[in-house]
Parts: sequence; structure tokens; C-alpha cells
Amino acid sequence: MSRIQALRGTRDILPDEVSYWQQIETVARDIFSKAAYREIRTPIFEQTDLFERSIGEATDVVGKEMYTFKDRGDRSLTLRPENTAGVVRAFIEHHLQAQGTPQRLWYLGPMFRYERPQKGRQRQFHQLGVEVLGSADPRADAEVIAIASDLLQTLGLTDLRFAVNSIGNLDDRNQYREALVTYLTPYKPELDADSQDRLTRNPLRILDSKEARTQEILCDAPNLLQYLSPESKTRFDRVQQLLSDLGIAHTIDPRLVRGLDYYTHTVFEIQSDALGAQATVCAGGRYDGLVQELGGEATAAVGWASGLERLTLLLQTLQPLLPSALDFYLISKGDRAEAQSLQLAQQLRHLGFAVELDVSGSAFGKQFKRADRSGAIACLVVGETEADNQTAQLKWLKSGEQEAIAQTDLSDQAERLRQQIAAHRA
RNA sequence: GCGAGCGUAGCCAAGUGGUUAAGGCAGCGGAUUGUGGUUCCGCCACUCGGGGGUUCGAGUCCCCUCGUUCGCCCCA
Repeated sequence: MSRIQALRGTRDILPDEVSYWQQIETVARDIFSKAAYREIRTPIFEQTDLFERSIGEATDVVGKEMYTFKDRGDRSLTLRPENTAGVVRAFIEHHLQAQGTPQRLWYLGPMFRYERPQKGRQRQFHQLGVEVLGSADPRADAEVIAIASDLLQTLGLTDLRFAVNSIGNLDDRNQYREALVTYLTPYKPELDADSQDRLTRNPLRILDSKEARTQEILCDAPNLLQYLSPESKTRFDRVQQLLSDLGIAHTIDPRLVRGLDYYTHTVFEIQSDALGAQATVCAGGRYDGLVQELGGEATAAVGWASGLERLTLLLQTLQPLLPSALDFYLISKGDRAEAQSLQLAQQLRHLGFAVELDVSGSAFGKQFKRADRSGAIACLVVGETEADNQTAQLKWLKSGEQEAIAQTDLSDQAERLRQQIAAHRA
């Protein structure tokens, strides 16, 4: 088996599936532009440092999932595992704060993580995301969540769980970390191996361990929310209130901590039960320290990212097959007729119709069969007879009704045809 | 990195040690040299992911390997 095939964790998105992607992209563009978010496109690879400093050295993403390589100039580069870091880098590099804050941005593109593929997880995957840079206002937190909600709802996705939490500011977190470590240390031998390791490396991550015994121990652990400073607490209450005012049902999940180091205050996840183990379709939070961390001015920010592969999986369960958008299928036989059918195809396309031209040259019977399978509403037939008198047979494929139409009348009849096609589609 | 399942045609598949590897869908050709969605006929795997082994005999059993799926970890 030496045939070349797509690499593990990468896949081809074939035309039947692309229509779902386009549906998401169309809806997203509309929602973003109505909320004054502008698209930003950043490079697919960056200096390795950028991700190490932003995402955090101790995280799994940086520790074991990055596609990192040396280029010919011996620089260490990394294919982006996520895009917040890149957007923040661009924000700083181009002094976007000078264009006024907040900057509301969105992006869409491929990301790369070296992991074992499984349902809803690829090595090259795609994320759609938003970032609001330069606002600490709780309304910004609520706005980005509301936009995510709009997007998912417009796509027809329901049965989603919105979980939110606050991990406070840096001081809150440090104090809580200490308390958690103090509480957990006596139980260390009973924790699962990963959690034991995290106890020193990244204790907060222990909270969302799936091990039963670890979770039992955590039942009586100190609660993160009780370690929030009064300001952080007030802030979180405000975000929750704003979400409720918007009618966005959500639950507080005190165990929700995210895997990337840069988060502060609000963190949230939107999950679905229809995806198997990879339940999260959208996740994000506030990252007030990141811009400064990467060398910019202190800038509060909040954002999220959503996995396109997971969204399309959900969409496909809702709509197993998108209907054909084809209006006409053109059939012809004989030199002159074939030449005329090409002319007619172009003419109809210029009038705004979607037209497929049969170029097989096979028998009419075969061509009709293909017309039927194409999903077109009507077919236009040009044979010897029609070629002689510059007409075509217009056949409505569903009813089988057929009428003669002069080739020169097509543009005059366009409006009528449009209406009839619309009627057949409905 | 770890665990489990699965690899037979473009797709879905039967086959569970014994002569020539079912069937269905799609495709192509024909019945029907100008009318489809029904029907009928024909064509479409020197070979069962690859390699090695056991056996008189292997798609079928064993080992290795590659690929893939789902799960763990982690994440969108």
C-alpha cells in the first residue's frame, strides 16, 4: 500500500460537505458584520515563542501538541494551534488600539495540533472565532456569548448547554491554587496519575478530571467562586445578570477551568450531546493579561473559538442532504444542436439561472436519466428538429409536462421561468 | 503517548480452512439510433491493506507492519 493518501488527521472536504461549511460561513459573516466585527487574517505559522508565551509552557497544547519545525534560516516556527495569540500579536504589531478601542475582530481558518484523531478532532482543523480587544466592560463578555448563541441558533442548533464560570484575576487564582493544593495534598496517593502530576504543575486543571475517585475527593474541596475578590465577584454577577437579561440560559460550573493559561475572569463553554467525547462546540473567555504579556499596553480582552468540524457534524445530523440548487439541465444531440445548447447554457446563466450542460454526447435516454438525477427543476432539449427552427423543448422534470420555446424568447420569458421554478421548488 | 475495534471493487457488504471470491448501490453499454425517474440483459476484484508464518490447502488461523475508527489524555 504505497498509494499516497491524505495524512493522518487531515481530510478532504468534498463538494457535498462543502455546502454545510458555506452555510456556516454565510451565517457567521452576516452575524459578525451586524455586530460590527471585522475580519482579520493572520499567518498560519508564527514564531514558536508566541505560542509558548501566550498559551503557556505547562499546557498540553504547547507541551505535546504543537507542529514545530525549523525553517531554512534555522528559526523555530509553529503551525498555529489556535488563533488568539496571532490576533493579539497583530493587534500589538499594527497598533490597532490607535484605531480606537474596542477592536472587534473575527477570523476563520485552519489550526494544527498533533493529536490522535477521533470523532470531532483532526490534526488540521478549522476554527471560527471572535476577539474583542480593549474593553473590560462585562457587556463585552455578554456580547461575545450572545453572538455565539445567535450563530448557533440561526444554524438551527438546539439542545446546547451553556456553562460559565469565573476564575478571577491573577491574585484570586493564586490564593485559590494554594488552598486547593493544601486541600488535595493529603489525598495525593488517591488521585489519578495525571492529577498527581498536575498537583505541582497546573493544579486548577485537576478540577475537570473525569476520574471518579478524583471527583469524589473534589466534592469537599474549596470552591473557586469563594476565592474571588469582591470586585471579581461583582463582575461575574454582572455578566450572569446580563446573560439572563438576554434570555441566554446558562449554568454556573465552578469546575470549569480552561486549558490555556491566559484566561482571567469569565470562562465559558457551549456543549452538545450529539458529538461523542468531543462535546464542546464553542469555548472562550476573558484574557485581560495577554496583550501586556506579549509586549503591548495593558489591554482587557475577551473572545471565543468554535470548531467548524464539530459544527458541520451537528448540521449534518439536522439536514442529511442539502437539496440541489440546479435550475436547468441541458440536453442535446447533433453538431448544431450541441453548439446551440452551449449558447443557451451561457444565456440562461447570464439571466441568473443555475445550469448544467450535458456534454456526454450520449443517447437522449441517458441524458434524460442524468437530468433526472441532477436534481434540476427543468431540462431543455435541443435535437436536430429544434436546431433547425431555433427552438428548444422545455420539460418540467417533476410533472413531465413539456412545451416548445423559441431560443430567442428566453430572456423575455425569464421572469415567468423564474416564477415557475420557484413554484416547483416550493 | 496509551487502550479497544475494524481493513473484501468507487460505496455498502456476504464469506467463520476446501474446487472458478455472494449480493446491493453507483458507473458504463444495450433492449429503446429523440424523452428520464419502472423493468430486463451484459460489463465492472488473476484477488481479499502490506509482509511473513502454520497447513496438502488461508479472505478465513498466528505474528509483524501500515492504515482507519472510537475512546483515554487534552481540546474547538
